[in-house]
Amino acid sequence: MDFKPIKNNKVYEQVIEQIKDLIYQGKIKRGDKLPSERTLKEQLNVSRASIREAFSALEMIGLIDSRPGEGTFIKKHPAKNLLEPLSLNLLLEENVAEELVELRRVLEVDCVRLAVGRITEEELAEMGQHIIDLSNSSGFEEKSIAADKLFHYTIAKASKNKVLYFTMIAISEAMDFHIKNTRTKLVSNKATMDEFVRQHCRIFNAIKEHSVEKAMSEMKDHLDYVEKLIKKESAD
Amino acid sequence: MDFKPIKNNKVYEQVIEQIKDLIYQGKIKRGDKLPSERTLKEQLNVSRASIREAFSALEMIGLIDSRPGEGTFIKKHPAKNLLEPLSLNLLLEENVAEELVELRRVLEVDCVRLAVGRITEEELAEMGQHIIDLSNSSGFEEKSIAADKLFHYTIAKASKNKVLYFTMIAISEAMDFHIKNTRTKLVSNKATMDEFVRQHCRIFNAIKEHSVEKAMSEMKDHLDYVEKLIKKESAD
DNA sequence: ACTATATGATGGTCAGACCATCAGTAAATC
DNA sequence: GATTTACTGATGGTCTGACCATCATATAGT
Repeated sequence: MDFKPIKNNKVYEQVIEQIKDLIYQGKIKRGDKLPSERTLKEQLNVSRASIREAFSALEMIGLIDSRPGEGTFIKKHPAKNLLEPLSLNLLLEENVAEELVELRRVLEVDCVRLAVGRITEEELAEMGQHIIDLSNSSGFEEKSIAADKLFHYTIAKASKNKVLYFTMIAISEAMDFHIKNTRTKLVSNKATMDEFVRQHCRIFNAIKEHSVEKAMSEMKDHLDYVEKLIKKESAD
Repeated sequence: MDFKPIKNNKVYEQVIEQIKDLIYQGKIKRGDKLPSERTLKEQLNVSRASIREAFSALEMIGLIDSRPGEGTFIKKHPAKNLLEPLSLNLLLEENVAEELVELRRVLEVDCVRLAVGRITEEELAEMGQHIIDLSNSSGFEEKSIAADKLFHYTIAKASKNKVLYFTMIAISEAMDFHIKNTRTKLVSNKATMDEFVRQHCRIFNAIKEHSVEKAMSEMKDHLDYVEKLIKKESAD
């Protein structure tokens, strides 16, 4: 007794399906303009409300972008919203902080492994600047956190693997949210910050020397250090 | 001159913001029922259409679930939709197949690393069953693919890291889509399938013996083998 | 040739209507 | 009294038609 799949009930889901199909078939590319809501409403023989429900869903996941007076377009550059579903769903889970730390470690170590052989001079210079920014940021917690993040994101970018890069950002941001208070405490400690700078320098140098093993081990040490601090702070 | 961020224009986005905030504050848990659309419309002083646009977006990312006659609920179990934004956005990117393979390798190797020390007897039995299913599936491509996937997913589950598990599934599914044709070709080759079964057995035994190094290396060998086949097939 | 204005198309929002589905209750039946 | 049936109300799903703000373009005025 083989049953057939039940048709998707909701109209707006069917609208999304049709748009997805067009993407699958390669008939829609980045930057393309979609038909206006009123045109689509006619072509699909549905109400404009259903079209709009579909569009708002697609906008949520960062696929399209609607601008009044202009129209609706496929986003030119993939958005950060890639992480929205994940991070929102993670908020509802318990005890994910440790899991996020664990996963971030996995991703970052491999980011650096790949980055060593693929990083460009520009990206190396970027990394150097982020280290300088970090060392000049004492007293300004937000700046410290930003510089720290950018240092790590640059490495991820240098891996030349966009999927890895996006995933790493998603996980990092989610982790940041879950340990927000702890993190702020960490960067407000001068001694800790100095140690961060030293560790970043060591990672930077290892990458510059194109030494995969050393870079990975320096990154591991750094993350171990961070993890230890997090656990210590969280325990208070 | 510090400027303040501009308020989010769209009403439905503000509705989403309010719901997100409630989640942040822990006032909404899994399984909870949200107020009815008509109630929310009154409380937020907006139209029902805006509420529905917000809901359809939240439903798209797998956060909520609306059922006619009953109401709208926070999804009890996080949905697979976690991958929707990622996979849809990846469809618009070029040459992501290789990146996905690269990332999957990273994730799987660490899944197995963690799984060795955390897997339960039940999960080991599950893995065994999936190997049996795989060896009995010759001629039924869909069954082969399913058994193969489940084998790997069980390992990811055994890592006891939900975030890693979800991420690994997301990446795997996205990769599957991008190399769909290639994959179907692979599993229709009897000799290849037999080799798959043997490799799965070796991974299974290494995990059973709680040998981290061996399990990781067997998994690496397996993925190397798969990757080589994919490249060979894709080249045709 | 340039500027200012008017027009039309577009997305954003709203109000109100009708339907299908489901849960809980009241009525009918045994 | 217990069980079944029918009804009612609440809910999500869909549609229509209206009005507004914004933007690109064409038009008119200088």
